[in-house]
Amino acid sequence: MAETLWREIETALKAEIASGRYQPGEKLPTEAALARRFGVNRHTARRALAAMAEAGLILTRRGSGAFVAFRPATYPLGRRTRFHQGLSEAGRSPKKEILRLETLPAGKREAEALGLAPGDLVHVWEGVGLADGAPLSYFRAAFPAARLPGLKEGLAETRSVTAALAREGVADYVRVSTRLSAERARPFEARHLRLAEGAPLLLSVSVNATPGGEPVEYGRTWFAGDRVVLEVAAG
Amino acid sequence: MAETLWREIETALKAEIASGRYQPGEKLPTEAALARRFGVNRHTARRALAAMAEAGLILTRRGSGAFVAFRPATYPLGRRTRFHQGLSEAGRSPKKEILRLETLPAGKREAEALGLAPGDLVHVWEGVGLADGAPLSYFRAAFPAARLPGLKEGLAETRSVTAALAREGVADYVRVSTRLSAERARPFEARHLRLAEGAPLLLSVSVNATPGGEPVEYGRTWFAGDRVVLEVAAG
DNA sequence: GTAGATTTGTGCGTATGTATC
DNA sequence: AGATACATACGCACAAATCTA
Repeated sequence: MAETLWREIETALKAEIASGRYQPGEKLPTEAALARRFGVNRHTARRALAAMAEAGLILTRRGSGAFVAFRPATYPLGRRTRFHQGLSEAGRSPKKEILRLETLPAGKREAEALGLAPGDLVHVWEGVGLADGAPLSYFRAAFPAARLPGLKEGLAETRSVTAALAREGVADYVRVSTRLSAERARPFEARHLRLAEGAPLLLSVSVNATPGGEPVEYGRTWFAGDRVVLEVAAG
Repeated sequence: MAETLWREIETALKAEIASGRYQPGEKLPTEAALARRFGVNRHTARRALAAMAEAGLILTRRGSGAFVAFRPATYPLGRRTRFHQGLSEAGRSPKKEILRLETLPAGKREAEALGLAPGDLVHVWEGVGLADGAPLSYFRAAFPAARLPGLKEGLAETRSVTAALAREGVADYVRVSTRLSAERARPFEARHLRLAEGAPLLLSVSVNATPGGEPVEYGRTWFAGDRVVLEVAAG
């Protein structure tokens, strides 16, 4: 045989997932069952599952099983993109799940990006962006608290950066800079994005400012690389 | 024990790499030697190496050994960015290694992006972008051959898209669209980028056109996620 | 250039730990 | 509490790629 055993098993299982034999979220057979079915040692079946987990196709939970992961989406990125807006236009139904919302002293990078002194307060907002029930992104945003005293309450009520900023008198804002790189999912992100550890993430670090140039948000977003495509607008 | 054996070994080796005990490009001890040193089975040492390889910290070559990987760089991305230009400004010394340069019928996506009919000819240019000796990107670009008959020779001589297009009468061009996502390195890319299979890549798919809107290049570039940060220009 | 030694990759078998059901 | 299922770890054997004398 040209291929190794575990790769053959991986190929077979991938094909079955692609064919719909196993649906997203569905549990795969146990390692023991797969080993019996393919006539191999359990370790060999495990090797195939490990590769699929590493590729983000499935995720495994100790004591529970291996489950088929979710599917991709696209998401435009430009100077004036908004998360909700972009996904709505792509025909998805976006939601935000808020994990944290509180006022804290700014971190070093946050202070620098927002033009604050060390120790100045920022509103920190963390959460998960979802579409059609599947998590697409994990975000952490910081807003200068002194300039935007009521923003925390606005975010809690509206769950929208645009709406909350409007209440604070910031009628418009634009992306000043965006830096992109690829990272592997750490346990924390993997859990919230329902991905396997090590899955490829697209990290976006951006600064939003008023048209006058006053920074109002420093945000980092980790997108599930398999589920999202960012599009840089033409201009 | 709080941690697993293989994680302890991984932590120890990472610390030694971080401390400079092992330099980038340097070979680590053999699996057998590591197993002896840490008093574990070879498989356990292998598990630690596999995790580090998966994280892109080292890369392994069968029959040869495990080698410490290279480190990051930054690279700006905008409407008018050029690869060479961006890296020069970042204080790096960029180079291109050309792997392929020939004229072929356009692929489906290439034809669509360039506004060609199926079967029309394109110049295909593939290669690796390097800085300071470390590979940063693998690229494949397609140019419409009918519109740019002498481009292939221009690319071979100048090794520069901008210069070769200028010879063909295209004095200026801009990025029309850029789509970004994160992928895992396949064996092919891993080899050319000197990364491990599965390492996170930043995939950029872009179309360049003349100011008049005539598409002149359809390019895909896979950046080593650990070595490159793309920056989306403010305007 | 080649034969042999070295080194990583694959596979099986067994045992035990740990989280989940 | 017991059964189930994934995770870790050891040991042995051989294959495949590489390096070296």
